Amino acid sequence: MNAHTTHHDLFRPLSGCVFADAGTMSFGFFGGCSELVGSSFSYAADEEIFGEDEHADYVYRIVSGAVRTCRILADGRRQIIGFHMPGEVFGCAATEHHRTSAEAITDTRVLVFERSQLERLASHNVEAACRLWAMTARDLEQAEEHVLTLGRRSAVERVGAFLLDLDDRAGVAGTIDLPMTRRDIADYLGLTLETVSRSLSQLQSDGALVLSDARRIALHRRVLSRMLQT
Amino acid sequence: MNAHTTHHDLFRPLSGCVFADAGTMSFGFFGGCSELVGSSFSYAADEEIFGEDEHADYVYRIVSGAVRTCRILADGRRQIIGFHMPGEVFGCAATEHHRTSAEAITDTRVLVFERSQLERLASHNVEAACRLWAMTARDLEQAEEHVLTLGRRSAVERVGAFLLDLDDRAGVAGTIDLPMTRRDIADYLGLTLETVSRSLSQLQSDGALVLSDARRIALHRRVLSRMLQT
DNA sequence: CGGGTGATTGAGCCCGCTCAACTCTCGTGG
DNA sequence: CCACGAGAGTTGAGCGGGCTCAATCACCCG
Repeated sequence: MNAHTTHHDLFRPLSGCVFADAGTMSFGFFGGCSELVGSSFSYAADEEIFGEDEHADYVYRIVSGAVRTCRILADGRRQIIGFHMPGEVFGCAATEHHRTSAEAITDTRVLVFERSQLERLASHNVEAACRLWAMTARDLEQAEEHVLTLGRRSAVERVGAFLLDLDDRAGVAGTIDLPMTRRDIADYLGLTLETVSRSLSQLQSDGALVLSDARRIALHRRVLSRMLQT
Repeated sequence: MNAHTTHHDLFRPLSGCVFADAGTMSFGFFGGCSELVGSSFSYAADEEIFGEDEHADYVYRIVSGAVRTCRILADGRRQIIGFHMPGEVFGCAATEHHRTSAEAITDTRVLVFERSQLERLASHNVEAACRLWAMTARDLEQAEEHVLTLGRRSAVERVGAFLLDLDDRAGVAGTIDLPMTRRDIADYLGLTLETVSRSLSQLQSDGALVLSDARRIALHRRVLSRMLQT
């Protein structure tokens, strides 16, 4: 099923102001409450949110869950471009069409905003335009860090840097609940799932972390930072 | 010598409107003539334009030559984040400080704009703000393509994709004059200079290009595109 | 001429990939 | 209740693409 074509059908009953159970998350696009208001929407684990080359009509802000954006080569090789966590925005390209696909990693709830409305807001409101720019610039910063990691770091260093980044972005510092599989991590870091698994074991035996469960990691940030000589 | 500190000294005699010999290049920041006007400035080959973590006071547009932006790890490993060709803008981070250094590859002439002026312009002029956003978005697009290349392509594919990209961006289609060394290309593609050299030889024997000189390449775009199954 | 830098090519090695075996968990159904 | 299968993860053994080290060549500038 194509998530794009269903938007038009499924949006109607949800459109307008949504004031129900979003927990501590605010509804506005930029995190405040006074500007654009989005429609709540849910995706099951592994469901496609939008596809590569699809027309970019909507922009998304994650309420709960996690999302991956991917590019696929003709022969099936997959590169995950980014992971997106609660509070973060994705799908905000400046181009007419998306250059990645996006899929929910776990069951995920998002706020959906119409791109046209966002553009209208930006063309009136200078502050909104600047915040849009800042968001894209932040994505660029992350992409450049990603390039450094893929170009010049070893497998263990990649996994370590990935965990530090994830820890910076979510929940309690030092405790990570991975929403994604080893294969997802591998496709993000340009490795195989076996190498990711071996690197995690290596980091554990080096005392940089403890794997209580396969998806639950206690990070020793000091040790890890020193290992990466960041 | 630190290029940053010399700006303040060397800028004075060049400040104000510059109407001399810029060839076909216009002076305005965005390519038009009616907005911001920059100061012309030159750098010798391998001269640093700005350093990592330096305060981002200026934004640059290349008139002639070529520029690389780099990140260096503590142990000396270098990753080139991007190459910039005539007409392109670099140094336009949204952060207070640069996250890369920038160096002239060959003798390079640039137009220098004050960031503060650019920001002032963007805060008045919605179109300028949008074009700034579009520029950053374009950089992001390139960075994400770079991530795909580094994460999931083989050595020969990386070199091929690099050449196609370079050919798209400069001069006569199908003819490339490389301004950078094999080592620069290697540090951009996450390879070694030997592997870049071997990949070029391989591509030549596969009929995807002809190396008339080490720095001069005749591309057979059809053959190359098909090889990369883009 | 010699010295230096950039590029090419060869030989051997190693990190990460491939293939495979095994474990563990979880959900389903007899 | 256990049996079974599917998916996720770990670990081992061997292979190979790209790295390392080294030799050689071309070219430029003194």
